[in-house]
Amino acid sequence: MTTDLAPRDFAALKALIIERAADMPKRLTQVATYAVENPDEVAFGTVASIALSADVQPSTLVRFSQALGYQGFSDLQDVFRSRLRDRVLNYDERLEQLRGHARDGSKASLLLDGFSDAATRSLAMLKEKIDSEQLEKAVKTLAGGETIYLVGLRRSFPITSYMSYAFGKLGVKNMLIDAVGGLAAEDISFATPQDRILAISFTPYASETISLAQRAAARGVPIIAITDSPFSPLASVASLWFEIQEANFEGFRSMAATLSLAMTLTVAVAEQRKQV
Amino acid sequence: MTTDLAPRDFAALKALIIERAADMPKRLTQVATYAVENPDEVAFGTVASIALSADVQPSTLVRFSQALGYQGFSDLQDVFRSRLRDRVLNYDERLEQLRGHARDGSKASLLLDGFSDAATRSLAMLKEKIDSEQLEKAVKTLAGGETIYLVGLRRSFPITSYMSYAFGKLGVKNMLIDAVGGLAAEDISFATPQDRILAISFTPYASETISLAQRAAARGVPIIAITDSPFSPLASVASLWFEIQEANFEGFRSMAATLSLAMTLTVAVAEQRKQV
DNA sequence: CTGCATTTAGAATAAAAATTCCACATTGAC
DNA sequence: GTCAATGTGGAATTTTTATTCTAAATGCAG
Repeated sequence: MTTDLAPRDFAALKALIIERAADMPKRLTQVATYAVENPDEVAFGTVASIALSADVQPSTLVRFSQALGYQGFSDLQDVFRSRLRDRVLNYDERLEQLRGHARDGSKASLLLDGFSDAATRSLAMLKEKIDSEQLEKAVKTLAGGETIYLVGLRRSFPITSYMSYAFGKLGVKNMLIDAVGGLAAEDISFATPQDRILAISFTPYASETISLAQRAAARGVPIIAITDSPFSPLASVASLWFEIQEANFEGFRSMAATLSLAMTLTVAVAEQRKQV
Repeated sequence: MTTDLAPRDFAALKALIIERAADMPKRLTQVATYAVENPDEVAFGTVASIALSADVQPSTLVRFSQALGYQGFSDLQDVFRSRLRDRVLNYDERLEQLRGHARDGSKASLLLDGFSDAATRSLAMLKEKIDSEQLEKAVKTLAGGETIYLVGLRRSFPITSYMSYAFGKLGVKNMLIDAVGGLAAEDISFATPQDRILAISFTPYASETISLAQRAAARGVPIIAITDSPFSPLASVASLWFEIQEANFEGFRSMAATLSLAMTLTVAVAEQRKQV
């Protein structure tokens, strides 16, 4: 009985918790979820502190431990601690593994490494490229308008769609311009100089994004652009633009840097608006 | 007095111990040496267990802690524990130092740093979490079907929309399920067991994603899921699922790791199909 | 040596933590 | 609805752990 249960290594324990969680009583499920999601807390905390943060009674933790076959909570906690011990020991080894790209040669995990590296590199470049004054200006411009029109097609569409979602949650009036139904041109014709446009486009520039931006600029709508080169057609129509270089792997460019910038603009604009 | 002493971060504490060790009484030096050489023991052990293993009296540990300016041993131990807690954070600090970026305190660029860091951390975690065998299996499953249905709403929609775009360019038949026009349920009802579904959802799980996945699963369509917890409702209906933990900053979760995985799956599936 | 200050060991005490217990609540079967 | 079984919260208890205290030991200046 007791032999089957109560694993001594973390991986096995985690698997056991996940397996058993489904048919456990309410509070024990709650503890199961908490434990899997906050293993560090469980490793370091005391029964009382963990109970508080998982919103259960101390005794529930003991019952949970016993339900899994441990003597008590302390016994279970040992396993959570072992995980941290092991990890610290392995830390250097892992770094080396990463560096050597030794991994296991499976095609897909090579791709994963490649894309992750590209993303990390892009993020590193981002910090060097973005000027904080310019960033501040862009935030002020965007926050100072009424509706923010988000223009980005193809590869840039995920970015604008994220911004639209986040703006929506933050209560910032915005309009996502997409290609569905071919109404983009009409939608954006509502934009006035009191509104703002955020346009995103990378080589090869989507012609529709460019023409939308050009027409809006002609009507005096301020445009903030995110693009990848000073020669981008967006740069010439924008009142302010950011140059972002994404690293690529196997011909696929990362979007990590653009996304970080997009999140920054989104949150900063929302906060700016709250202040006013 | 007390302000100068008693550092709260491990690096400073270690430096302090090394500096002071020389002119400490015999037993305290012994503790100093032990502590520097066995930080893990100090982090996890009890006064009694550490005393035993360092071959001193329990009280010596308390005196040692107080000599460094801490209230007692527990106070000092906290710092040793923080080292294990922050190990990922420390890693980033180091990266940042390398980049040598003098930040200028403007609000927006702090946000940019924060989001970039979160993205970098997420990418680091990704490499630890994803099992290459599982990845390989997922690619085979997806590549082995006819149409790939991409299901992801709200925060996950940018990911699926990117995949749809990339699959399109790579000539992989796919169908992006979105909420436009409320036709999602009908669209996905065309899926047969010869098709495949890739479903993405994070807490709080969009109920529509879940119910679409459940109904499709009931009809025998194989589902690959990307989610953030073993308890996710997606995990139980998927034939295979990936757990991804995105770091967050100011309550906004990064998407960098999910995106890398998505790109990997996209490209790997396309290549797999070409081979056949 | 002698005497004083510092350090130490180990027992005594205090504090904190884990565990048990029990009355009450909830659930599910009939 | 009633009953039994199971689950739960919170106080009481036990155990473990940290800290303090004191007498003895050690080191050191004169």
